[in-house]
Amino acid sequence: MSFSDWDEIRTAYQVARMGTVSGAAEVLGVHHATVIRHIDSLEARLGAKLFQRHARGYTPTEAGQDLLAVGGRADDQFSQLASRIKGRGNEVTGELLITSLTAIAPLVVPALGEFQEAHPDLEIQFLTDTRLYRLEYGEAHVAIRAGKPGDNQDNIVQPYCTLSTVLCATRDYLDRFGPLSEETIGQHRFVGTTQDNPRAPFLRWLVDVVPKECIRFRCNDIDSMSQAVKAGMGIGFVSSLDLQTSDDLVEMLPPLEEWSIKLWLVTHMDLHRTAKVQTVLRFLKEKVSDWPVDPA
Amino acid sequence: MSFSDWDEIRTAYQVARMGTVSGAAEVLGVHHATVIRHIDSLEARLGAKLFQRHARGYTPTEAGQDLLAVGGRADDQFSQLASRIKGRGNEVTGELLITSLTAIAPLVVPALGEFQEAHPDLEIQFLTDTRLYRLEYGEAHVAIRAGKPGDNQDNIVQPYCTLSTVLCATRDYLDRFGPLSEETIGQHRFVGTTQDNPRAPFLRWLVDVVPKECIRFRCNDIDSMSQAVKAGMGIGFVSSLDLQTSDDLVEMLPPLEEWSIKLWLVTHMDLHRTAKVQTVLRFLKEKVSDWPVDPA
DNA sequence: CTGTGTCTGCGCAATTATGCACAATGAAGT
DNA sequence: ACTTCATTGTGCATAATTGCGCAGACACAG
Repeated sequence: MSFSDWDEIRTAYQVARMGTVSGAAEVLGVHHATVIRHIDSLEARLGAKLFQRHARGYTPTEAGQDLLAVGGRADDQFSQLASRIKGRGNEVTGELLITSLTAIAPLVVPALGEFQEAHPDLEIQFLTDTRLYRLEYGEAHVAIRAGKPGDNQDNIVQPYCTLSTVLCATRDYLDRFGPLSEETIGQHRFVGTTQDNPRAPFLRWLVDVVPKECIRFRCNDIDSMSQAVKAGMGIGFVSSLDLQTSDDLVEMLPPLEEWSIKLWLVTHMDLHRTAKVQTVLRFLKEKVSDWPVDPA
Repeated sequence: MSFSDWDEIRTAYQVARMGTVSGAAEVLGVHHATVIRHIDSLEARLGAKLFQRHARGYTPTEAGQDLLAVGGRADDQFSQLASRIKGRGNEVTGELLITSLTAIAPLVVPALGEFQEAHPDLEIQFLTDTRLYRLEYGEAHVAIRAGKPGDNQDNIVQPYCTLSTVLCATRDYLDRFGPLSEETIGQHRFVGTTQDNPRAPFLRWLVDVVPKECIRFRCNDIDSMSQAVKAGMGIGFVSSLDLQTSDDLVEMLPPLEEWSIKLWLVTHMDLHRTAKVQTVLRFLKEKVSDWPVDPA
């Protein structure tokens, strides 16, 4: 079906171009005996003579001239391909797929807008979803993840920042149910998670400290929890960002150290070294200082 | 400048196409370890990752997808090239360069016309010239040559036919000078060659038998000799074909065996095996029976 | 005609690439 | 949770490719 030895075609192409075996050998950087063997092998497989041999060199036959044309096109294509790829390795172009928690999306998106300004050739796709985009399948190039990273050896993980969560409720809720304390905890209603064994520390606190019957609304993702709290459905954890942007929320308890969420920058091993990924990583790390979060 | 390892591009192309190293290895007919090494080598040279590795296979990056496209085009081109060349080896197409003595050109040309009818895809160039077209440079594919072939190892020589030459003059000359005999030879005028040591037997006969002073007109090629004889300038050798087509010529002596010229079909070693050359050789040999010449 | 340089062609030795076996990893099905 | 399957990745022996040196042939210059 398809042709087997592309190197032999390349050799034959150079012979057709140079007109001599020795000249082709010099260009190819191999011994002239190698060139002769390639030609012989190629002609044997094609069942036709590509060159007429004489003491002054190799003269292409019709087939050889045909190969000269085809080989020339391929040579150009490959050279341009190599240039593109090599260039692309050191440039910040093409597409960049980045995914993050929805919690810090309001911070990340404007930052990426600024990054896009600095690199106009970049097509940025920002992906926020409950499901995990898999770096190893190329679904994302850079991911901002929470909690302890998976033990996937292919992913390179570095600490990014710490996002503190606070236990809040609406002012309206506070007016109706009063302040929260160890004694009054049984009279309050909470927004929790459907997970029995959550891995996030603040969710574990909910399970461990708050009586089950007090958790009146459960949802499966943190985003919905935040919205539930804002809707006045009870006391729950929202990120410190939500607290700062919403005038309606009040803290119900002083924040605990353990409630904070460590965020990590995760990249696939294969792409981590590229200039594109390195550039956006550096940019994101610089941006942290402008954000209302604690650096890692 | 140009890219070095086309085989590695081919390997990478198949990996990008198949999605897995194992699949590509099967298609390529090599071990999967070889494929991995090719990819590693190629990526190292390009300085960029072509694939993201994971347990389910190799996913092409942007560079990999670029290579997939370029490799696909090259694969098509090479396949088509191989088909063309393989086909051309078994078909009678393209161009055919054939050269012969001018002496038998009147016989060869109509035959080639017939051959052209049988193979419309063939572009035939018929070359007659005093100078020797060199087969080894591709200046001709088939040559009809006279006399003993050169000791060139690259040329394949086979006997073709025997062209007899006759010693003739015009009727007008015969009327003026009378018949030719051993006694009257001194009173005749001959058309000879400028060469002191000709290799053709009949020219040697001229040198050996005819007195120098009787050779009144000399020219350097046989064609001119024939025309000189036809012009009535003297007695000279013309081919039997000339005698048969010209009513004005008469034989001056019964033909000698040694005057006949052996003709040879000469082809270059590299092209001799091809269907095109074989076909035209077979055709030319068949045509001999229709010609007023003696078979070899 | 003889010398000189260049190119092809071939045998042998060294280097390189390849194939094989096995381990490791991850994903999907039971 | 465990098994099973397919895939990637690596050390080692083998095979294939390559490089080297020299011989032969041809063209060109003097």
